[in-house]
Amino acid sequence: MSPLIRRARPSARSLLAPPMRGGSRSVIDRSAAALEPIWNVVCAIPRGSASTYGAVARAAGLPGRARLVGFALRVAPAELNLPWHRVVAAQGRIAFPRGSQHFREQVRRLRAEGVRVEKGRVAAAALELFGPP
DNA sequence: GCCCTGACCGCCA
DNA sequence: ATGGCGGCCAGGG
Repeated sequence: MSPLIRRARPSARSLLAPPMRGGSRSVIDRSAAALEPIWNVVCAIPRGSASTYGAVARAAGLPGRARLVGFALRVAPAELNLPWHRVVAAQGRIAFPRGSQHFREQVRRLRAEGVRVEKGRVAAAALELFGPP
């Protein structure tokens, strides 16, 4: 088991990695190999900037798999304290529905770090794309 | 195994 | 700007 996963709080581990009996394993155990590089890239997005699902996927060595990045963020143990708010959709668009709780929280956090958010988008200048495709 | 649903993306009408 | 579509591919029913 990797350090990242080992750090997860017991409650989260029981949720995502219930005791396996007879072969069935949790999401995390099964796909940690693909998820961890993603989590690491997300951790590397500097404060005051943001990146996109697609760019994170590329930087994690998984080009074309932006959806997997969304999945990785969704199942990430809260204990990892990932800066998930720094990940936005293409063109700097906030991926959550306008007005949703998640949407507001993401905007709040980004602004708290000095990122300008207008009309549900972060300025292109604030995007850290890890090098063009 | 099949089908639907995604914290997605780029292309095209 | 906006909506549809195919491509992507995990989970979950």
